[in-house]
Amino acid sequence: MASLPRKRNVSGKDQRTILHKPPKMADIAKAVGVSPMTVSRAFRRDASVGEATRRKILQIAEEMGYVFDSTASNLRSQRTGFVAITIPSLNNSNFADTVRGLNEVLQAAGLQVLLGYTNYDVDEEERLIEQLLRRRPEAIVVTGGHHTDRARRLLKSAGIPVVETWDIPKSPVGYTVGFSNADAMCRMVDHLRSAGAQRLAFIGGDDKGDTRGADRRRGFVAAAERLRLEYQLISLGSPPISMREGAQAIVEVLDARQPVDAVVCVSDLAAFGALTECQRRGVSVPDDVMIAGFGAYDIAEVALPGLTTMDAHSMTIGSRTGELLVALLRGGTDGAAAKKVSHIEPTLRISGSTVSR
Amino acid sequence: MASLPRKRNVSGKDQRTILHKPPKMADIAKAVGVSPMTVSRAFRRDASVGEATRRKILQIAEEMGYVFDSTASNLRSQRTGFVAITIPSLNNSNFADTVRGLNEVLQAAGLQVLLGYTNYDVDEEERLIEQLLRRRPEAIVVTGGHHTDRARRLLKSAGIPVVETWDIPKSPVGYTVGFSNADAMCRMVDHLRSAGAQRLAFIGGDDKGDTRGADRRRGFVAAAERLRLEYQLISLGSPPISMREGAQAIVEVLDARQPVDAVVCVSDLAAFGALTECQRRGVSVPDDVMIAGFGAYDIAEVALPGLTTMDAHSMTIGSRTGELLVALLRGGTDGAAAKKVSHIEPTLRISGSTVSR
DNA sequence: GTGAAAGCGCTAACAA
DNA sequence: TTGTTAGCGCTTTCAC
Repeated sequence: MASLPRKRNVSGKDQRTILHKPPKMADIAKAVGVSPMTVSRAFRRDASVGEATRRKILQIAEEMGYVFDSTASNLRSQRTGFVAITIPSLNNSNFADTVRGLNEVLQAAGLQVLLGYTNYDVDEEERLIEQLLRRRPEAIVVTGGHHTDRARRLLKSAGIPVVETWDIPKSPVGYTVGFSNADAMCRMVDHLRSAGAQRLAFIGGDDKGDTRGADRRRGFVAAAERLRLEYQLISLGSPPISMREGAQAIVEVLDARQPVDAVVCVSDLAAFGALTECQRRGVSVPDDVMIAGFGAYDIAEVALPGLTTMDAHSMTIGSRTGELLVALLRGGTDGAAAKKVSHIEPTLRISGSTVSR
Repeated sequence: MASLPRKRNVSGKDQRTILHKPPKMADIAKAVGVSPMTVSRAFRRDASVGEATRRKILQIAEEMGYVFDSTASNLRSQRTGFVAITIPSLNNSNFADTVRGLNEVLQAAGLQVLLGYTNYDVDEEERLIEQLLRRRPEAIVVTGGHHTDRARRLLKSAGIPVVETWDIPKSPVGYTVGFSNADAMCRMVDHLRSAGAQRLAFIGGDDKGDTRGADRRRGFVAAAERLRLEYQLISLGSPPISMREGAQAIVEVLDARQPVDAVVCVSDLAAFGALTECQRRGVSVPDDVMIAGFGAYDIAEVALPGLTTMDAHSMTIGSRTGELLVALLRGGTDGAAAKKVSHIEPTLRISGSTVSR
């Protein structure tokens, strides 16, 4: 933990005011004329406290400016109400959507999300996981299935539910909510093939650490080879790859000797950058070159032409994870019945960037 | 707090394993042969512990799978290392950038961000603030300067630094890091005027709760009247207004009887939607109509033509807030010297959507 | 429906 | 450099 001793804030007007320490349950109890235990029960709606007593307690507490102290509650009850989640980056609306979906469900159940960013780095993830576990979350959600050995050990021995998302790892630590990025990319290549593409290119980031990006590339290569299509791979920039980088990358493709019929991008952002670059150069999409993205970002729908993309249902991944955790942490029987692997099948969304109207 | 008692995870293989309770400091102390106090000091790098002792302690702790328990530390030391922040929505890369900037600085200082979403609703904000204060954060950051009376009371009496961001409230609760949305919009209108626009339209969301949106509209109206320009106001959808809604909104403008020279949007997302809609209809931007956005989203730079926008320096707002808080919570002298109001002047970025090349 | 006693796992304060 | 004692503010447990 960090930082200086707190200073109580003293407003200019009443500097002579005695600085009361903030009231605690015992103070409320004294004021109301009950025991601290009764105050405690009144604050947890469940307990058996007389309706009149409860109302009086809550009212006096409000008047005295009492704010319940969870740090004490957390320690004594060995329950924090925290759910930790690590994501590669907030700067990516897919992950932000997952957090949104998760938060919506958990907040409704009275749980607080503890967020950490790994910046696509497994060592950073390890540090973060340890940091977060010190807060004694009741469950932990991580993105992807690739971790350091120590991180796996930490997760396994934490004694709390662990959920890996956005991937289906070969040997999961605990629960899984996700899909196969490689398979999804295969389906995308199949679509391009049936739209008439013979020569493909894949645009992605430098994907050490970005296992989802790497999996998509693997799926692309596998499908291209299965269908005996020509292909090339372009890597540019560190993830999350930006619109600008997508634009730069397609320049390489367009300037190359061998022509290309279709470009698959690791995300819609890169795809949109590629699309606008084509428009700048007077290259027609999809007639001269098709462009496909990944992630069903808003831009895919609004761009002109619309971008063909793979909707990974980012928000659903989050809300499904949330429901799983609520069942595990709250549910009695349904908790035990929870499936270990929850598969969220991505949806291919075909649009004007790969099919001319 | 919520949920069921924890179950230790029992792997299928060794169900007969005795379920040890996780080790605590006292256990490590016993194993090493020192007092718990020495273990405690070893874990906080500062304290004066013999180098050899410290190493031995940390090594044995690691072997025993010990994970430091901050819940106990938090209670005893009355220090949590939390900084709470409420933002209207994660689904908005401007606020996400602010959180990113804040988190970067705070994480480096060993502080953990506690995030909450108000969904552009002051009552939700009040609930959230109370919820967050129960966690005993060492500081709290809120977006905007508009709060319920009770929320203001809660913030003021929390006894911790309060920072309002993304706005310069008339009567701030504590510190402020932001800018005037109205003034920024005035500057935008000045630009459009000097680019030759006479008849303007403003596209925004239904801004109950979105005070920044409302301030931008106010600034727009004030400037238009000052310059004696014709104008109309279009409201559509709830914030954050989407690309699609921007597209719908401009349809109203284009179909209206009175022609319009320039459209100002409350955000770049709406502006981009408007831009693509114009392109769909063969309306030339900027020759037939100029379009301006707000927020300097990536899309403003990559769109074709580029979008003229106002860069509010979202990430800087976050990092500046972080630096302020680190100074207040950690710094001795520099903490006291902190300015109450930190003004971050937005930058106008002129591009092809308002000026033809 | 309410209360008394004990203690969660650390660390402040003081002592050696 | 290390140890001892007490207690942070709640809630568990048991008693009535």
